[in-house]
Amino acid sequence: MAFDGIEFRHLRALIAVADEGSFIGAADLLGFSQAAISQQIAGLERAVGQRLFDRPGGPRPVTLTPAGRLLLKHAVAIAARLATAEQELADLASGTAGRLTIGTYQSVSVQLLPALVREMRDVAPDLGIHLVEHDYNGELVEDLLAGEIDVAFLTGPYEDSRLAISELGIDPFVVVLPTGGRLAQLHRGKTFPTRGLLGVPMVGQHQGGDQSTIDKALRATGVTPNYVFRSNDNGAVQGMVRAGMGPAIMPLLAVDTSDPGITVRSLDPPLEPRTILIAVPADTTPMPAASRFMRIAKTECRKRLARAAR
Amino acid sequence: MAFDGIEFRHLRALIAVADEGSFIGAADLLGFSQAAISQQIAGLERAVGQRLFDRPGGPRPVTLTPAGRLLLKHAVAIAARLATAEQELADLASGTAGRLTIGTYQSVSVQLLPALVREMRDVAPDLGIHLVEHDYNGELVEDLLAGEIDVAFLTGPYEDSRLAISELGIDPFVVVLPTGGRLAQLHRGKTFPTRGLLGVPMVGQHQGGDQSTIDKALRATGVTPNYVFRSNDNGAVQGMVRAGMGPAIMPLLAVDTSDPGITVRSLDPPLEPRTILIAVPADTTPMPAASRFMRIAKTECRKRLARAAR
DNA sequence: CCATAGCCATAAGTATAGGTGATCGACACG
DNA sequence: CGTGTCGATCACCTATACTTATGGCTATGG
Repeated sequence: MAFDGIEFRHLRALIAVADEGSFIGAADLLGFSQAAISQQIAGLERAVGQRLFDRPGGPRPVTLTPAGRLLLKHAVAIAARLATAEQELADLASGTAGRLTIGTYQSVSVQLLPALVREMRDVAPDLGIHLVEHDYNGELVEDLLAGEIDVAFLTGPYEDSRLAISELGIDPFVVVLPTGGRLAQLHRGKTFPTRGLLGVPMVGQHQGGDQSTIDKALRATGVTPNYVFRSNDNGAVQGMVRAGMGPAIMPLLAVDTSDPGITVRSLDPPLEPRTILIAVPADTTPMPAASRFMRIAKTECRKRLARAAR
Repeated sequence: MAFDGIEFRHLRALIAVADEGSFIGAADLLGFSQAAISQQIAGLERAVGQRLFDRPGGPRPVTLTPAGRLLLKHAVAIAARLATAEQELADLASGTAGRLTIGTYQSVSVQLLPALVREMRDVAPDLGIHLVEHDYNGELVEDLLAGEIDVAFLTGPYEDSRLAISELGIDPFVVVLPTGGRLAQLHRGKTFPTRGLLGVPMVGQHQGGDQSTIDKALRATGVTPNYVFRSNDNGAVQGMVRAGMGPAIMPLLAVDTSDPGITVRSLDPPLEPRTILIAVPADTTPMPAASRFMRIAKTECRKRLARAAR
């Protein structure tokens, strides 16, 4: 159909003429000469196959024909749609609106993420932030590649060529002791000898994920861990430590350090630490909001994780 | 904003590339060269200020960025809107869809209009036809100029430079007698002597409009009418005639000639007849459906009203 | 009733935008 | 490590859309 020849310019002219009631008015509204408007409307009428305006001649205003009214309705709707598209694109570009979905895992969720989300909210109040929590990297990566989440935290070391990964910092494993307990008395220094856990009944998580890493590292130093209580809930683990069930090895970020009932010590020799990674899909432009969030995470973690790693 | 530079061409390219997954595919889908598509997308990206596609390079398909997805949604909505506009305009042009509002008055509504509407429905099944009935020309004209009705029947003679008026035919005044009554016996010819009504108790409408025309015409022939019953409802008037209350002068079109209880006679000398007019606003392009209806009315009335006027 | 002013259509000329074709560079694949 | 495919870019050219100038039409004022 001849509708292919229609461009926005024509609809803008239609709207302007309808508003102004004259070609001349529309012309200097749009910054064109009168002839240009005349030609645009003529072209539009040719494309549509019917007259859109009645031109009474003389000083009387031009008026819409029924066809003109019909097309005008659609034209303003289209213009409005374009305007909202413009608005939404601006929001998207600034990362201040829309919806950002962040993939996390437990230890990040507890300590680090709240601060980051808060900071993000300050910068982008109208942005809807959604969280998806998984226990394993694999699930997070899967969702990331499927586009269900826009940016995700991962535990390192981790490599995947399909992702653009940044390291935020390291999250050392520490030993968590009941404050004033026997072990805490025994080793009063800043660090705790890893071999001091030998034969000690401990609290830990269920097998898999972090726990496997921890156990392997312990065994490498000659300690075969002996768990008397297991839970995948960090709060529960920490509660058990506080209650005197035994010490626990935890990633520092997972520890609620404000709890006076527990004491945190670095390990000596240290266990090979986990790193905190943040990732977006490679090969696809990330959402601006995601990029922005990554920037915030990096700067913030330079402060927080450096302290933690010391 | 740079959004002013956006034209449909760009959105069409966006949609085509998104569909095809490649610039080349989009190019020969739209009948352009690859370079053209590349430039159109580049222009669009410049206008919105962000990348819309990720180009992985090599044989891998290009994919939308978040911004691209966002804009694409709007683009397809806009394209759809334009398509429905095209459809609706075609319907409007053929006069086969949309809404046509016809202004009428009683006598036209009774006999003539049903046939015309029926014929119109046959030609344009999807057209919504609405009727507005008024007693006086003035009200019809007012609505017509206000755009509340698209086409109207009027009673002539009538002149108004703001309207485009066509004469459909004449609607002679006839006398309606009870079948087998005294007057019907007395004057058995095809015609009825107007002066035969002298002193006879008659049935009529309330004062105003047609009735005034009738009375004036009667007095011009020396008859001063004497009404014993008045109603503005044609059926009621006809019922009274049938019941023997007396004869009535009615426009032929208002008479239900299928009623065996009444007999219709021409008058001699005839009263100056009413003409049936049909009108649309002048100086504004009428709805195609209205024009079409006018055509139908004219051809149909050449048959029907000719017979009536004989 | 004629002159005038305002408005749109049209024609001719010009400039710019947009399209083509060729070439280059990047990336995946065998 | 070549080879093929795809997008970007460049130079050139055509087509298109804008401008200026003019003419015709309609209502209006003297």
